[in-house]
Amino acid sequence: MASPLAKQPMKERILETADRLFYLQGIRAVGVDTIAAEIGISKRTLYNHFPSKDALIAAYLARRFVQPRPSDKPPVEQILSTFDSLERRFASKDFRGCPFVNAVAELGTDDKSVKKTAIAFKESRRVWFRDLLRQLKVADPEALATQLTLLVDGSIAQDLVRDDPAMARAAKEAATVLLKNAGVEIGAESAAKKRAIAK
Amino acid sequence: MASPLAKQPMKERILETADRLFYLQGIRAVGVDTIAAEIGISKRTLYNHFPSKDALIAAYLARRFVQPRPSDKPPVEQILSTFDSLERRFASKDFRGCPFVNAVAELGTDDKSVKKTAIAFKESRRVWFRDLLRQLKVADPEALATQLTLLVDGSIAQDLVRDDPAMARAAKEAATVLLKNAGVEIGAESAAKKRAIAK
DNA sequence: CCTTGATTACACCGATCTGTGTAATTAAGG
DNA sequence: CCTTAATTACACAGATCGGTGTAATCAAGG
Repeated sequence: MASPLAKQPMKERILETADRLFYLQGIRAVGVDTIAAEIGISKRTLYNHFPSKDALIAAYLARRFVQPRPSDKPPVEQILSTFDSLERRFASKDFRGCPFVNAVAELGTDDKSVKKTAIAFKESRRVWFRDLLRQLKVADPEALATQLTLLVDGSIAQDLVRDDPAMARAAKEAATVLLKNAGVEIGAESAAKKRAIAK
Repeated sequence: MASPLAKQPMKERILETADRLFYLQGIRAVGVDTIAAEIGISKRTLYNHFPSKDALIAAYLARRFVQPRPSDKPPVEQILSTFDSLERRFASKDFRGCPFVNAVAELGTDDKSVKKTAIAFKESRRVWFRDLLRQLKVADPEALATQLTLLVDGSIAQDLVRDDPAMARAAKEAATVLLKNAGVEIGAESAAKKRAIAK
């Protein structure tokens, strides 16, 4: 299999493989036998590291819960570049929507720990937007942050079914309108690009 | 069970039950035995009406594919009232997101007929917005229609995980900003309400 | 009354699912 | 060399899955 993975501790190897299969094929669609076989280990080893599939699912979602790296770029650029990186991810054939939304859709009413994690993730994204908007001194950062998350999740859902990265650009254009409407100054080009042109 | 259902033809009874269970619990989470048991019929009868579970899934999604009723209300009201009805649906405890998005998330790479249906549904919604926007003579109805679908799907995804009908109101506010930005006249109150106030 | 078609109960198939029990094998460290 | 811990192969349990075969039952219509 993948040789660079062989060196990592077993638990991480299991998590990586579970992540890939769960995300690409769905949680219910992937059995523990499949995961073990994909790594080339025995099912017993997998269960020595995770007491149950539910624990593996929880670890999978916890691993997906990463915070955006702090950036020193201007807040408005950070906000808008969100949609650029979204567009890049949409262009990958391995993009299959938001793992948290998918997990809630799949596991539904059953698992409420999954739902709690999903809620925490969505809220963390909203807060990230809100804090940047506060720096921009907009009138209602809470409301605008929520609206931006709608554009993010909307473009993700639309791309999931349509496989169309242009959904990210559409979201970015809408976000630009919302920001301008809130009094945020936005250059037609990025500040860096403007500087380059000015030369 | 439900007595009013008993009178309907068997095929419709099966479809109704499958719809409810598939939507609320997930397609993979519901077996054909469960559906038959819920109706109180034998599994044989179910398979006399649908050759396979896949056929039942296809019929389930086809049944969910309904067009919005034509309305004589002003286009701008039709567009904005979309978010009001969305908010009403969010308030129901039986709301579990968009069945098409959920189906794609669940069945993923496997079933491409499901994906085709989901794409057709999303596109029909976008076209519905676009045609109304054309009547409003906005500059770029295609782009704005796409942006409105992002707000719709974004609020649906957010409500799915957060159970917060306010997501629909946030989407409506964002939609209002986008419409105004496109030069559409929007009263603070609806036309009907304004008339009532004018009295 | 008799025929016809739908529905029933029920057993069964092979596959797959999560999870366990067990004894042998392997590799590392003192 | 010996101990210890991890991993292995493998069988198996009990449940559930989608789907089928069959013969009996039931209701409606001619």
